Amino acid sequence: MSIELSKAHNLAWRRFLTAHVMLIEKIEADLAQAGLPPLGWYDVMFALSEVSEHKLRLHELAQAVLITRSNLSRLLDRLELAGLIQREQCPSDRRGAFAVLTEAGFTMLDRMWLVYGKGIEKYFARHLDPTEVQLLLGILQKLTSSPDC
Amino acid sequence: MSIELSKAHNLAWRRFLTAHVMLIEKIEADLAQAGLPPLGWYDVMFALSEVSEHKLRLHELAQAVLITRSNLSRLLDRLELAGLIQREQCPSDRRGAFAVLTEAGFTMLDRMWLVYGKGIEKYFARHLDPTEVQLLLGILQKLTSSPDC
DNA sequence: GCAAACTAATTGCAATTGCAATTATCCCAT
DNA sequence: ATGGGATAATTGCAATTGCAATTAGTTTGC
Repeated sequence: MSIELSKAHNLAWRRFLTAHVMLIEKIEADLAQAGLPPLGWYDVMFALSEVSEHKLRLHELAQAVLITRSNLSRLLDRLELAGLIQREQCPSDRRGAFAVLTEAGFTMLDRMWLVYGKGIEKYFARHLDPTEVQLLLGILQKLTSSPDC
Repeated sequence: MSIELSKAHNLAWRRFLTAHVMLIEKIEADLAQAGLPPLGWYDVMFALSEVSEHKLRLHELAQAVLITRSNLSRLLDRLELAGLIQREQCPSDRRGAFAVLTEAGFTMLDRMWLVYGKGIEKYFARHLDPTEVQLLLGILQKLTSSPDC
């Protein structure tokens, strides 16, 4: 019994990985196809768009989008070069900086969402009925909030 | 109603991405901690271990592990350098090559599984009861097998 | 039998990532 | 007030990825 259970768990894990690469691949392809930036850019801009003032300290932003500080540093370089965010020096801590979403950033976020949202719908949401979503939400919640070992 | 549903779907998508980075990060950390190679190596060796003769044409292998041919080419370079696989020329098609898992490859696969399997258990399996796994399996099956649009 | 189109794998090169310093500033205990 | 240890962000550099071009060999149609 527990052996069979274990097999099901392993299969689920395998499919989880497979689903991830397949879905990401398709969505990235749609974005590239539309001449839009990759998902990483969306995540940063989205995180900023959600908070008041549309600005975040870099270390908070790094936590929010789950990338390392050094990678965020350079990702922001690219976004800034593209005019989508701006760095702003922090008044209370001279080491610190904010990333601020610009007007152009908002516009890009909207343009990307047109494609991204459609992708989520096509490749993901469409296949899940309400019961399934609720259960999935619960499962993923548990997985992401466990203190682990 | 359909608006609320959509919110749940979007949240589920977001959590799906979050869960993926968090779990992968932890498992990779465990492997690195144990002085073992990254997950990508495991995937290749595992795919080979599953088939008869433990060999696969490179394009089949690329499909199995869902990476591009060029990236597989170089991933195999590293594995071959480490003695974990060997390239073998295909008799029936002189362009083609097989990747073959070596003895050392099998050993490494086992060593990695000790850590990897434990990670799957700790970070994933442990949190899912039998009902949840079954439902998750079904969901992921649908997501990965849809012909899409 | 042979040119055109196709497929297998690799390579070149630029972009991105990962990890270990580095730099600048802040906080705290003495 | 001040020196030691933390924290914020960036930088350097090597490893990995992504994409386009290349090389080599195979198949198809005429």
